[in-house]
Amino acid sequence: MNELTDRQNEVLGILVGIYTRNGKPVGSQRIAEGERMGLSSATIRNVMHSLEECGLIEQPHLSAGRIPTDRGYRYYVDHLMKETSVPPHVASMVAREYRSRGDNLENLVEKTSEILSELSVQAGFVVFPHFESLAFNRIQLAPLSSKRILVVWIAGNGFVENHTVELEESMPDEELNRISVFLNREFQGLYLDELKHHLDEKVRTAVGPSLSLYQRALGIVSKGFPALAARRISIKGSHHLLDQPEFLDSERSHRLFRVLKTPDSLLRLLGCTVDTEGVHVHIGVENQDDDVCDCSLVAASYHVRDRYVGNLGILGPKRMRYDQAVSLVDYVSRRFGEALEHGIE
Amino acid sequence: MNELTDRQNEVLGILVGIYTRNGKPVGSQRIAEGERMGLSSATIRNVMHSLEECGLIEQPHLSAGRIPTDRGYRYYVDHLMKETSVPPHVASMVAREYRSRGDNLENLVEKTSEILSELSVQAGFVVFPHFESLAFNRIQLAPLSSKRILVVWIAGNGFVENHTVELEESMPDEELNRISVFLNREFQGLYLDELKHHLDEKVRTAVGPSLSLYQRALGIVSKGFPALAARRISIKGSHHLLDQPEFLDSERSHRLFRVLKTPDSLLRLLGCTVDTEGVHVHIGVENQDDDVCDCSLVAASYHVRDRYVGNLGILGPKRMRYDQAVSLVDYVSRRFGEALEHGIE
DNA sequence: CCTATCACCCGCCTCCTTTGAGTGCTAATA
DNA sequence: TATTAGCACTCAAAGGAGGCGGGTGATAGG
Repeated sequence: MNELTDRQNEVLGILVGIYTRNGKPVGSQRIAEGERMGLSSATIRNVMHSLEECGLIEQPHLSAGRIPTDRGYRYYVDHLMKETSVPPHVASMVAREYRSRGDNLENLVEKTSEILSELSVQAGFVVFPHFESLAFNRIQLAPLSSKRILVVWIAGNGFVENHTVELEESMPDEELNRISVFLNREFQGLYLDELKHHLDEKVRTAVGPSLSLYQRALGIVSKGFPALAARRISIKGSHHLLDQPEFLDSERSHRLFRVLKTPDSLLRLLGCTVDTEGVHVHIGVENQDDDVCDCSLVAASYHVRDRYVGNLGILGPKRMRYDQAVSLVDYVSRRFGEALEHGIE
Repeated sequence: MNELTDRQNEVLGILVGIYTRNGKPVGSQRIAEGERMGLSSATIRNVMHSLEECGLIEQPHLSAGRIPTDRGYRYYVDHLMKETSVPPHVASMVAREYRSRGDNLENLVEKTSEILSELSVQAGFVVFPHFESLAFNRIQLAPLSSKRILVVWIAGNGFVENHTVELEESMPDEELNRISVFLNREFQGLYLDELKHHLDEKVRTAVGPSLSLYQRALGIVSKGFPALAARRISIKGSHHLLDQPEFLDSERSHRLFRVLKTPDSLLRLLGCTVDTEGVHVHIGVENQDDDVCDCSLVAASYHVRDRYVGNLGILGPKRMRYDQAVSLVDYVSRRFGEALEHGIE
């Protein structure tokens, strides 16, 4: 089925183009008149008929124009779409936003999902960085009460996270101090998962008095960091989806909204894009979730020093400008990775 | 105009009651039949006529039933509404949520606005606590780089906040240490604004070598804390507003959504409720903003040890169950204040 | 002062018609 | 043989017409 004639390709491309712009089923006349393809509407009709037999376009009802099917969009994205680079105003906006980004990770992530949303005029999302994949710079431990301590973790790029840890038994201040000195001396520059790995190793092989130190350190690290691993997600502009005429139906839009409001289902949605290079497009039913079968997901993973750290992208109606969306997501994922890597100078 | 007869009061009360329940204009028949007021519809019509002349009710169009005007709701809230206490299931849900609240302020606030939203089935919001009004327990300073330090501030109730501060000139570690020891020794238990005040005082009156210490401490405090003063707001469940039949019109609902998405305009909306005791109800045009003139705001401030710390409440259509809303907001504001006060045990 | 009755009003629902965009098919044409 | 022009047909959407129903005001009588 991927052996379409040039003419079929051309018609499909034009049809997708027109339809994504104005959202109404496209008839043979519009295609014939519109662009400079010197063919009559009757001929176009024949071509459209063949495209329909291939399952690439369909009629919402008899005697209406054609719209692309999910497979049609897929074919368009895979074969017909031209790679574009982001327009200058997008690049400059991104640069401007990142220049004044403030000092914390939270803001950077929120700002990025906002950028994605505003520039695509759709829902934009960013999965918070996988902290295990960020470099460890320093840890700071402070007692809050006899059995609670504050763990402040400073990443290599200058971002800071803190958590409180509940201890089984109280720990004297000097012990706490010893642990933090140990961690800071031993593990600076490592990634968090490497750190845990090394620490495990030490506990297993250690003998004598240092074993207890290692064990306590491991206790704090594994209690103080798991919260970091719980994936959070920032999503902005989900109301843009409601603007789309295809979501006028309030029943549908409510179910969609419910999905967008529950981070878990969003993360599930993103499951497949994890860790693979490049921009991924999931069209309609290609998404696992029935409630988003009218939507397309354009997502990419972002990296810091070539390590996978998280995902970001946009979610919009199937009828979207895929070329623009892909280039936007690609661009932002790179810039965001860089911003994370450089951190705070 | 606040001298209505008993009968007028009764009719208005019943009318508001019926209308808030089913949203359709209420005719004289329904009132006459509905409750056990032994009067004919014709008599009710006369009463309604007088109420209309008072500007308390109106007809959406000729030959339709009556609906309350903004002033009608206002009169209802001020004079007719019976104080109710929250139903047991609400109290138990709030208690349950607060029992497992985790360890940080962020979660507590988010959870609270969620509670407000879910129990009212409307938009719920919580303005983050005014940190100046929370007690200072301890500060921790850590160098990030030569000119950047991390300020971790621990409140009396166990909540933790951190910020980075950019310094004009580099500061040696021991100096940093001296400052934190000084702050912790001198100011424990004070509110942040008192702390600033005292420190100002010290700088003004100090002489000799300690002046420089005070000045540096003040520099850090005033740079490390202003970010705390920037009011943030958590709003949940704004989609409930869209469910209301009165917001089917997509133009209106979009403008409303825009307001809800911009924290600044929300804060402006809340401007008037700041710092005053009890639950405040703003009905329709009583809100400053034109885009929310179809909505009512039910808000209260919350307190910690009798100090004003912030606001919370719900935003819904004018047609809402004011009695339930008021009791809910009242109840949650108290419980939330308590939760803040007790903090983490 | 209250009530029964009556004429009247008007939004909404339903049904019907018209309109227009679009199709498939077929015969004519290059 | 591929393309085009023409034609009959289909269906959604838009536009009325008409009836229903819930509502009102006014007036006269208890």
